[in-house]
Amino acid sequence: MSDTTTSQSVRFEIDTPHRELLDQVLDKWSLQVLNELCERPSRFSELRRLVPAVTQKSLTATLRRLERNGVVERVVLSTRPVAIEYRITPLGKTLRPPVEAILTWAHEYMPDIEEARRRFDE
Amino acid sequence: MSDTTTSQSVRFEIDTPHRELLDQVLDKWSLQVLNELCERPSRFSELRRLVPAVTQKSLTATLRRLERNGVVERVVLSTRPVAIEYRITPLGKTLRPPVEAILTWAHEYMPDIEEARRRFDE
DNA sequence: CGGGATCCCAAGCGATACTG
DNA sequence: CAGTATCGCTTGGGATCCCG
Repeated sequence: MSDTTTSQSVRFEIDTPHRELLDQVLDKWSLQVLNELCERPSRFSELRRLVPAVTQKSLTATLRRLERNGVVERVVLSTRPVAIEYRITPLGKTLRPPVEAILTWAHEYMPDIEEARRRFDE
Repeated sequence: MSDTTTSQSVRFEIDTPHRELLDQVLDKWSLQVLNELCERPSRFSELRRLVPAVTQKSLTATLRRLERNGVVERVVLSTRPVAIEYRITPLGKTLRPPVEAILTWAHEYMPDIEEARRRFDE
């Protein structure tokens, strides 16, 4: 059970650091923000429009967290009145396939999930 | 709500029901519980040992939620003193590949993430 | 425009006690 | 063993105000 063993079994341990990483990157707003930034760089106010349910505070926190984890980049554009743009990083792009896989799953099995819920609730 | 744009891009909308589903299935404890149940059916007390950090209350709530969404099954075994076993369902098994993808990502890029954090924190 | 600072409430979760 | 019930703290997040 030594943590440093290089076990390449198909099964992954979900230790605290990995769980915390996923919590920071797969949380409520991050998925949607990443989804938008994968499409195109956006400014703060644009993101607020693209993700209408998010508040300013939560969006700020989400962007900081994503920036800290290296998946999003905060770029200060030296335009006339400085503008600030958020971009997906190369590291952030590597997150796209697995996120897409999980979104695909959600869309594909949503009917089954909803039926399961109906059966459970009665 | 209804976007009139005909975008058949690879991109998925993350609407409220889909986001809530992912919240219920990818949350803190669910990933670990699913990970264990994919290995083998387990009883309540076994799960508590396998996922030591979870409290009884949270484990109960997690199992109920997973059961409601149809990915976990609660089976009452008619042994001498009745035993209760939790099993992954066929629907739950479909969740394995995307979850594995995200775990693989976490393990693969953890070093990059940690370096990004160090750079950000200074 | 892109936030920071504050207040404040509801939800989440741990701890504890009890039950069939 | 497999929970339910209750309490009380901690935290996340919304709302609001303000600032460079």
